Parts: sequence; C-alpha cells; structure tokens
Amino acid sequence: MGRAPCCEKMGLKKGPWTLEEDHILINYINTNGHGNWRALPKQAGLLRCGKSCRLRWTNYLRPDIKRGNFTREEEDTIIKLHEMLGNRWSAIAAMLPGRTDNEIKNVWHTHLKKRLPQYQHNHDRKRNLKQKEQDLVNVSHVKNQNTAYRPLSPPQCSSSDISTLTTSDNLDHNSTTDVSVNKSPPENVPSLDDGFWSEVLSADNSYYGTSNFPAIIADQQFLQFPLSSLVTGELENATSSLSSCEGMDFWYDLYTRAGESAEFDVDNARS
DNA sequence: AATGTCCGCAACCGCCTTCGC
DNA sequence: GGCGAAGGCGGTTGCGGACAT
Repeated sequence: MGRAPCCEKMGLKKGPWTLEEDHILINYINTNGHGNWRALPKQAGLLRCGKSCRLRWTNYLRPDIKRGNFTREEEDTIIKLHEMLGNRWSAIAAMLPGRTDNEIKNVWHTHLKKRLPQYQHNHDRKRNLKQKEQDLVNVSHVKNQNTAYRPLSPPQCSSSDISTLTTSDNLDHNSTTDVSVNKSPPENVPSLDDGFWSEVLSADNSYYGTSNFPAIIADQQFLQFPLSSLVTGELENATSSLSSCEGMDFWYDLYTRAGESAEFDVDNARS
C-alpha cells in the first residue's frame, strides 16, 4: 500500500489474519475481555498492533456479527439512512444489528450506490468517457499519431462564477424555487465524485464544502429551505426539504446547470 | 488456454475525538 | 487548560477471484 507502515517497523505483522491468530484473539477476548487494545496483543501473544486486533475483532470475529449477503430490506435501509446521514457508516451500522461499518461501507461502494440514478449517471459517464478515450487513442494511432489527444476537461467554477452565484442579499426562505430536473444533462458537465454527494449532507448534519459545490448552493435563493438549516444541523428539516425537491436529482441538476455556464443564475434556475 | 481488466473485500492508514492525568 | 494515550471513524489500498477478450 502507499502509506508508511506503522507496525512493520516495530516488528509487528501486517496483512491477512491466519486462522491461528484468529483463535488466539478469540480465546483471549473470551477469557479476559478487551480492556486495553494497545496492551492486548502483547498479553495475548500476538505480533499485531492493538488497532489491528480491534479491527479484526469488531469487523470479523465478534460473535454477534451477521455474515452473508445483505437482504433487500437491509439494502433499502442503508440507502435511506445514507440519504439522511451521509457517510456516517458507524451510525448506519448501529441501525443494522450484526452489520459492521466496514461491511456497510463496502457494500455501499460496490453495490448500492450504483442503484441510485445520480451515481448510475456518473458511473455511465465515466464509462463513456473511458470508451471515448480509447476510441480517440485508436484514432490517433490510425492517423500515425499526428494528433495529440487531450482528455475532456470539465468546466470549472471559477471565483468569478462564485460571485455570479452568490450575489443575493434579498433572501426569501419561504418561497419555493421550482427547479425542474434535467434528466439529460448537457454533455460537457463536471464529473461528480462520491465526495460531492456525501458532502451535500455531511456526516455531522452540518454542511461541508467541496471545490465546486459551495459556489452553486451558496446562493440560498436556489434552495427550498435556507442553507442555514444545513449549517446549523437541523437534519430533519434539511432532509424533508431535500425529499420535497426530488432529493439528489435536485442537487445534481443545480450542479450540472451551474457547470455548463458561468452565467447561470437564479432566473435560469427558475426557468 | 492465456492474458488483461474489473470488482469485491479485508485490512491498513491518518485524522479526529475522548478520556485521564 | 494542556498534553499524551487510546479508541473510533471514514477513506483508501492491494490482493485475489471472476469475468471478458
């Protein structure tokens, strides 16, 4: 892995756990409990760091862990909770007995987010882009490499864009801004990464910015609810407002439409 | 059959928070 | 209040198997 090892230099083992190590850990905890994770490996006779032991126990060896595939109900619950809580995997795991935060995080990234339209769209875009890149590479080969290929670069939200989007002092939090959702966004829109969506509603109910997103929602006229409801952590209000404006599609629409033009403004949003 | 690519998962890392002194 | 240790959390990585070419 890319990061500096913390255990190896202390002579501690890393990597997959063996059956023998599992047995040692289980036996030790069953007998003595796990009062101090840092001291546990030494006392148990394991060449592992405490952190590794804790992770192995909580994510895999704990007797109350439910193994096996997630049920449809569990998956739906995760999707709903993620919409409300963001990437608070431990909080989501607390609602699903027998499931660990790591497991839920994995199943989210590998299965569930692909079911959601906004991720599906992004996923498809990435695939299409990759295909286009390959096609262009092929074409450039045919043309004896006379044409240098440059990947498509998404339009950026510059600081001037931000000023365009944030010059509103007359905020009307009670008015409803009806933004129709563009189901076919323009071709040249910014690509969205996972961080974008997770930060729309951040983990601790407050709003965290992304590089582009703040410029788009900073103008509270775009919202059916005041941005301050996110900032001050009124999750319930925020999520109910989100659902009333078609959830993530609403955000995605704002994002894509802002991305396509620096001239994007409130009037455009209302059109 | 061989090779390349994708995907799922366990495990690791760094950062943040909590707790005790 | 300051500090260090320990625990907890979310993001990321790399291995290995499945699938495609």
